[in-house]
Amino acid sequence: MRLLIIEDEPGIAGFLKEGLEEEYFAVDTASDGKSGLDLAMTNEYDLLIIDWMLPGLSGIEVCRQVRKSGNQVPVILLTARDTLEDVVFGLDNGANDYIKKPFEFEELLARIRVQLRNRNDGDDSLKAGELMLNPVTHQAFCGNSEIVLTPKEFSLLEYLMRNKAKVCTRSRIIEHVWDIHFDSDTSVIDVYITFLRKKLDAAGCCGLIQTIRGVGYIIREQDNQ
Amino acid sequence: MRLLIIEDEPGIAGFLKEGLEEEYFAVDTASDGKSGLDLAMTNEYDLLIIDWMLPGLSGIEVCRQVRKSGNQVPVILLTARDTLEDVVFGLDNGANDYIKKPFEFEELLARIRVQLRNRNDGDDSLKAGELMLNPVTHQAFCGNSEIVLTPKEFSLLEYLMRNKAKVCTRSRIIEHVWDIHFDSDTSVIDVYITFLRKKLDAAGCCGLIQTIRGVGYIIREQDNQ
DNA sequence: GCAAATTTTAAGGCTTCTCTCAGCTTCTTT
DNA sequence: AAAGAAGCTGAGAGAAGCCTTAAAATTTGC
Repeated sequence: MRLLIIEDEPGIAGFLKEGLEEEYFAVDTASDGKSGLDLAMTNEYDLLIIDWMLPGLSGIEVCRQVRKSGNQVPVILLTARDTLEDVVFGLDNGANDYIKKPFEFEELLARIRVQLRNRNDGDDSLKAGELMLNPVTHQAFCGNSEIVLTPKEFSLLEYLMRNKAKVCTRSRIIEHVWDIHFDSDTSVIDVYITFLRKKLDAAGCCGLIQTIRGVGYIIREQDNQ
Repeated sequence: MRLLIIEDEPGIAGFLKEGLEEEYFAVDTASDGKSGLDLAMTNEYDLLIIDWMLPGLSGIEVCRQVRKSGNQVPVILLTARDTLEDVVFGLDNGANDYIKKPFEFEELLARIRVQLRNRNDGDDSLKAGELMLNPVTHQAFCGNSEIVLTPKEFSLLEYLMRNKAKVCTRSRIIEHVWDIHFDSDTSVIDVYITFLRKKLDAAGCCGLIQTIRGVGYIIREQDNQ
C-alpha cells in the first residue's frame, strides 16, 4: 500500500515515514504543498496524509485541488488546530478524517486502517475463499492453518486482496508494492507470484491468483458453491 | 438519506433526531442495543450512529454484528471514552469514525457528510442482451456463465460494445484495437470476429455481432421482447 | 562480522496468443 | 447464372508473455 505524506516539519515527516515503512507501507514524502500536490496528481496513492499548515499551498488547498481533479483517494488531515470550524472546514473540503497533533502513532494507524478498508468489506481482515489476511498482525491463514509469508510476499498478497475481483496491472503492482515509478523490465512480480502460489497451494488455497495475460493478475473468489 | 440512531439517553437521542431531521434526513431511533441491531438488520440505512455505552448489547457489539452479516453501512461511534485503546478498538471493530462526547452538532454533521459522500458504486460494465463485459476485471459473461477471452479478443469485443448500435468500420477497428494507422489488407479482423462469434455462440449469446458487408461490424441488442 | 533469510536478477523452457495464408462460402452485380 | 468481391474459417509458424529455477546480491538477526 502506497502512501504520500505532505508535511514540512522534517522531524514529524521522518518519524511517520519510518514508522509506516515498518508497517510495510510504501511511503513517499513531500515537504511543501506544491510539490505534494504534484506528486499526488501524477501518481496513484492509496492514501494521503496532509499537514494543515504547509509553506506555500495550505493542506486544505492541496486537498481541495486533489478532489477537484476527481481523485477520491482517502485523505487524513494532520493538524494542531482543533476549533470546531477548523474540523468542519477540513472535512467539508475533501478530507476523510482529521487527527489532532500531538497524536499517538497507534491511533493514526487505526485511522489509516479504517480508510483503507472502506474499499473492501468493512472488516479489517481481507478474505477470499479459504484465504484470510490480517493486515494488523501481518498474518495469513488458509482456513485454520497459518501461511508464513515474507514481508514482500505479504505486501503483494495484501495489494491483490485489497483489490479483490479487480485486475491489478503489472505497472500498478510495481508502483504500489515496490514503489518503483518508472518502466523497468524486471520479472520480480512473476517470481513473487510464483512464491505466493506455491505457498497458497501448499496450504490448500489453490488457483486463487489468476493471470490476466498481457495485463496483470487478479484474485477471484472461486465460484463453486 | 436514512439514518439510524442507537442511543439510550433520551435527551441526546431527541436532540440528534430533531437536528438531523432539520437537515432533511429520515431518522429512526432505538434506545438499546438489541432493538437497534434488529432495526439495522431488517432495514436498509445509509448510515448508523451508535452510542458505545448501551444497555444490553454494547455499541461495539452491535457494530460487530452488523459487519458480521456482511453489511457495509457506514458507522459513526458516539462515545465518552477516549483513551487510545478505546479509539483503536472501536475503529478496528468496524466503526468508520469515532466522535467524542460532548461534541458539537456541526462536527457530527460534517463527519456524516464525509461518510455519505464516499460512495460511488459506479458499475461501468457494458451490456448488450445477455452479454455483459466488465472492463475492470476483464471478464465477459453471458448470463451467469463466464466467457474466457484472450486479450485481443477482449479488446475487440470491448470496442464493439462501447460503440453498441453503431457501425464500427474496418478501418476504425484496425486503428483502435490494433493501433495500425495505414492501409493494410490483413484479415485479422475477420479471424478475430470468427473467434468471438464461436465463443459467444458456445456460451449462448448468438447473433450478437452482425456483419455490415463492405463496411464493418455492429453489435445490436436483440429486438425480441 | 557471520549466517540465515529475503529480495532481485537472469535465463531457458513452455504455454498461449497472434496473425498470415489459402481454400471455401456467401453476397452482389451484370 | 456466372464472375468477381467480400467475408468466413481452419491450420500452423512465429512471437510474446509467463513460469520456473538457480544463483547472485542484499538485508536482517544474532
